[in-house]
Amino acid sequence: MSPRTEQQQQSAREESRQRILASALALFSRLGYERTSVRMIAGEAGISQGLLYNYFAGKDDVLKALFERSMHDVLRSFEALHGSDPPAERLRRYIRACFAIVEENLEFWRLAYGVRAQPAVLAGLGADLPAWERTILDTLEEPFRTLGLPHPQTEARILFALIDGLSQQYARDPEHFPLREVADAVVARYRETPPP
Amino acid sequence: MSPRTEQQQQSAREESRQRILASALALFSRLGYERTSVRMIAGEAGISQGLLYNYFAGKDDVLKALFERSMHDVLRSFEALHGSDPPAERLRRYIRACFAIVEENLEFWRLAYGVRAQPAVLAGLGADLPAWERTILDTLEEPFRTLGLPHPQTEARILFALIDGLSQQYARDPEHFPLREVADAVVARYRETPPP
Amino acid sequence: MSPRTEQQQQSAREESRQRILASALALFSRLGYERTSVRMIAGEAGISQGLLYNYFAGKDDVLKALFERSMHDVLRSFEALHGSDPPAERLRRYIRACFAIVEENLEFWRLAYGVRAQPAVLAGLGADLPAWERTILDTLEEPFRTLGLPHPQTEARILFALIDGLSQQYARDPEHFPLREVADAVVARYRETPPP
Amino acid sequence: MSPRTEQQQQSAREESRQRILASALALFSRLGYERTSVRMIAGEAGISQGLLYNYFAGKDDVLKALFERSMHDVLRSFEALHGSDPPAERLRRYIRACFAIVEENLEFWRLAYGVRAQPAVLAGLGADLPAWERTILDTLEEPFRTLGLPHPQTEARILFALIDGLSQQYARDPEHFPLREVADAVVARYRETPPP
DNA sequence: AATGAATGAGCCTTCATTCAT
DNA sequence: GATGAATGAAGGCTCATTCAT
Repeated sequence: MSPRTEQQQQSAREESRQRILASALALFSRLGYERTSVRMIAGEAGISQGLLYNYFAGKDDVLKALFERSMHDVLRSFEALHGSDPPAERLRRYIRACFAIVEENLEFWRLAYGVRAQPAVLAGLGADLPAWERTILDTLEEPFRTLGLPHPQTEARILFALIDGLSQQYARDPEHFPLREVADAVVARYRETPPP
Repeated sequence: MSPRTEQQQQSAREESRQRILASALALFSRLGYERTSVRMIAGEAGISQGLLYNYFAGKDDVLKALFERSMHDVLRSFEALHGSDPPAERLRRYIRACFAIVEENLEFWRLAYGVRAQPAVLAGLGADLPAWERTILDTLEEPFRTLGLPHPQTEARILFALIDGLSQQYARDPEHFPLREVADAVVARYRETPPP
Repeated sequence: MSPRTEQQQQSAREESRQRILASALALFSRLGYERTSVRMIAGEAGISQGLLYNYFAGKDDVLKALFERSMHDVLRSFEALHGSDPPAERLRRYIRACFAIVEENLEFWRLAYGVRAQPAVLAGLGADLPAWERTILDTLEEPFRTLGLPHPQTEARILFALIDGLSQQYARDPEHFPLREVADAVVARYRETPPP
Repeated sequence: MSPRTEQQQQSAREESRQRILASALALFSRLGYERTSVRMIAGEAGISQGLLYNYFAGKDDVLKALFERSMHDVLRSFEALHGSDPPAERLRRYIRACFAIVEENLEFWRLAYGVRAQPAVLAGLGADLPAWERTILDTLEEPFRTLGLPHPQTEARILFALIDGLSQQYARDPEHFPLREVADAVVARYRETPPP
């Protein structure tokens, strides 16, 4: 004789989790992981400090959950782009997708860029992020390889760095960064085969 | 019986400052700014905690000093590259200089990449870093402008992002990143006018 | 359509209480009272945290219930030993009974020895334990008095301390403690009158 | 150019350590280890909470220091009793020494009896206490062996338990426990050879 | 009867910084 | 210049208990 339907229970719980994650993401993104206290997260989510530990094992677990959620989403987005298009076309689609992903998840990427540069924080995250980066690199490499370029791996690295660097510029100052124009410029640059 | 001349005094003081900065840099780079305690810095430098405050106003001041020193060095390196070469040549020299600077000051750049992504830490640093970035961008923009490219600002942004992204990859895993090859590939890409 | 008779109700309730007590005893005994959380007890008993408060007023009430149950049992065991035997015989029976009680309720006595030595915890228990100890002492004193020993109270104290100390040794390491032999040795020591 | 003599420094530091230990012992003894907070210890010692961590690694380290100090003292007291006396005489001296030690270090023994009965706390203490107990047992066993008793080990165990049990009674209520009389009674009991 | 989400106080610990010496 | 003892605030986390359902 549960006091609530199991389903109600589940969905309420999930909703609370999501609210905590949203608050944490906003704060992590604005202040950084280390400067954000559990107190703040709970306050922002409108719950008591202790309750957070009913949903997450600790502060680092909140971070981990944020990463898992987003890494997963990104990988799925990328998989959805696989297809039988000509490789150059695929490449351009990947490029646009990267910028779109960052644009749509600005807060998360601000956080991610911060965490990625802090080995100590990164270490507590498991091997997720490097593995994810590996996957993206491989995905980008494939079209170059298919196109027959001499150093597809280096090409992928360069393209990845370019997108990454631009995304960070955007993330640091979205108001003043002309993301669309820059994205267009990058895509244009990869219009010809072989790319420049 | 004056124990030291004023000059000796000064240089001894400067030496102590530098030792503290070196210790701080090593630790900040390895553990991150937040995870490094003043106690650790003093310990690594072989001095007492209290004495550090004789040389610096606080932990954030140590960070600021590290940035000032490096920003200053980098700007001077860049100025030294100005000249009457053809713009394309100048561009290539800038590119190589950027990679060289990161390679030679790996610890600092690891720290810088971490700090840059943490707004809260960055805020305590004054407006130094954004201003510096602005200068680099302007420097890179000039050759593109001279070359008569339609969007020199965007070109500069793209080149900067590319160098930045690659440098970060290198900083995260210097052992496995083929910095020279990648640098060559980037330079090659900017051999032609207009660049690809 | 009364779902249960009142008696069924009662006995089901009693059964739940006993299951909680059993879980609590196991945990208190193994981890100590302070290191055992209500959450653990409920988990071990297979019920929710909140429900525990339906059966007991709080954590300390669980402890109190455990003590009441055991103190009561022990006193009844002792009363059953009263009789018209010669005092020396009675004494020996008491001694054997003490060891038997500890052996049969090892978990409880481990807990009791821990609690007894912690005044703060003991305080929350009411005056039960000292009173109980008083009763045991009096019971042991009586045969000595009947035998005409000069200091029956001191004799009782000594015998009680001996049993107590040995029982604690046993409780701390039951595997390696030769309880039976030691019990025999103690009984043998009290065979003669006056006891040694 | 140390600001103080090294010796001054050392002795001041040692004095602070001792004051903290004294405060901790008083509180541990009165409230138990678990119920005593670091705040309380610091407050009782008249220092700030943080300073305690300048002298001890943590709460458990304070406990460990208390035990090391006392275990060491007790063992030295015991060694001082070794000698060429007849074994029965030595035995009586040991017995008196045990009671004297407890009487003189009442607070510590109250703490020790509490800790000994709490496996979880005991575990954080290293193997000190069991080893110490072993030594005492061995020391007590030797005279029985020399006297040619059939089961010297059992004899030692019994004597140890007796002293232990009585000491605990004393520790629980020193005002009303006739320690001297009881000690005399125990010694008297071991006057004859073989002991009764 | 039964759940478990929710609370708030408290825990141990770390830290940047100050200050007497 | 140099020390390190000392502070006070904050950190992450646990827990007994309450309450809406």
